[in-house]
Amino acid sequence: MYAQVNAKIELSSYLPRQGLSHAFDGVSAQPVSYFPAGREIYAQGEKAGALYQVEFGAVRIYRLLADGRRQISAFHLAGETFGFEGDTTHHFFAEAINATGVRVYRIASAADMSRQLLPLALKGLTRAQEHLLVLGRQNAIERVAAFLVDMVERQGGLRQVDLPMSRIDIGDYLGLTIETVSRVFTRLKEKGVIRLLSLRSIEIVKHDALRDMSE
Amino acid sequence: MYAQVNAKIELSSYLPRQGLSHAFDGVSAQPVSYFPAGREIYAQGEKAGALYQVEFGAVRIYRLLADGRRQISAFHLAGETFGFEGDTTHHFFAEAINATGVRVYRIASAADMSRQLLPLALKGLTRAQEHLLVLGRQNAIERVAAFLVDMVERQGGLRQVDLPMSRIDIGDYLGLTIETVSRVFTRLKEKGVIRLLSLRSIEIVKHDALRDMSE
DNA sequence: CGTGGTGTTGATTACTTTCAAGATGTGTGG
DNA sequence: CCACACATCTTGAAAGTAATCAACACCACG
Repeated sequence: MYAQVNAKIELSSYLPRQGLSHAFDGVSAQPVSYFPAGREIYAQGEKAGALYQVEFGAVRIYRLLADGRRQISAFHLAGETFGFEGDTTHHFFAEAINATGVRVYRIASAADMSRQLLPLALKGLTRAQEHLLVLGRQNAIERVAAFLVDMVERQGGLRQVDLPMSRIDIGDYLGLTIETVSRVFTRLKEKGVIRLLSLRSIEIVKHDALRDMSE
Repeated sequence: MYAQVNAKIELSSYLPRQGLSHAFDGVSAQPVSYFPAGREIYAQGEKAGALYQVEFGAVRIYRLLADGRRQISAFHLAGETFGFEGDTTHHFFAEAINATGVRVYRIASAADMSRQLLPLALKGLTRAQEHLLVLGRQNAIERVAAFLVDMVERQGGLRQVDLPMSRIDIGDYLGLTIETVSRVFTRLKEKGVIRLLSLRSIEIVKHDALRDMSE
């Protein structure tokens, strides 16, 4: 019930980038599953065999090291599809960041749907490899700038960007600590590049400056 | 001519992991193309439309930042296939590291070959995402250890590992400077974990210790 | 109106980079 | 076959960036 209410709020703020109910050939659309904030969608080692399309909310995909260090490899917002990493078993964890609705498409075999999966896999591959450049060769400011630019683009290029995730999530995505993320936000604020409307809502004041910093 | 001679040396030391001349359905096998050390195979922005299978030698896949910083996203050794990143145009550069032979498979459209491309794309995706964890959350020793463990596995788990690439390449792959890479090698040597038979040839003395360090 | 979770800021520490010099190796030409 | 030369690699010292440790502020929720 609580999730439902929250869901509506999210829905209005995260505009889908693709048609939300785009069906896949040979698979009947499933009803939307709801996940409250923090709920696991699938775990590393679990059997794979479904595609997940975010209806509203946001999802994080991550891996853990033995000592608990976490690397978030991707965020998925409304309209985006995930779950096809790995062959038969999942190599990553997927968790709802906020109250999230996910449409699940059970698929018989990946091979049968390869035509539809390939573009998704290639897109994911390109994204991952671009992120490698960020983690391998960019400093803290550049990483945060790249992250914000990406979020802006995925939300339609609006002046205002909503961050569905916490600073910890951002840090674990960018390979930084939350303190460093926080300090960079402060620096960008002081430079007049961004304004914090609230903790999770940012106004991009100087879009070009941000773009320049991100490379 | 010189390339040919060098090629033989490479061929004997880098055992292929898959059948080398594995053909793809619907594409006739092309003759092997030779690339001398440092030669570009394709460039960012170029039209894509071929698969490349390494016959011997080694290839680096990388991106550049405007100021010249380079991130190598992958190395490809004998037997491995690359070139399917990106949709219609390449998003990365591919270069021969040493004298390298590559079998080129021209493909009509990615969609037609999706059944064969999907496993490759998924494998690449998984690798890239695992590498994200290394770059985002591991320190210099852990990165080098992870790199060595990976190289050992890809060369069949032998005690002796050949590194076809320079320290600069390793640094640009691990997001480190060549000095740091060199220092870590020295530390591993002092700890008795590895021995340097030559600059590009390493003996793994304590395989377990290396594995432990890599996570 | 507390209370726990998040986020910010400051001081210090640790790690990696940068700058610099020297060593080692490889290839070339004598 | 040896010697020179250029590239690659190693090592050292200093500087810089981000992490860690710690305290406090701010929200959101009960």
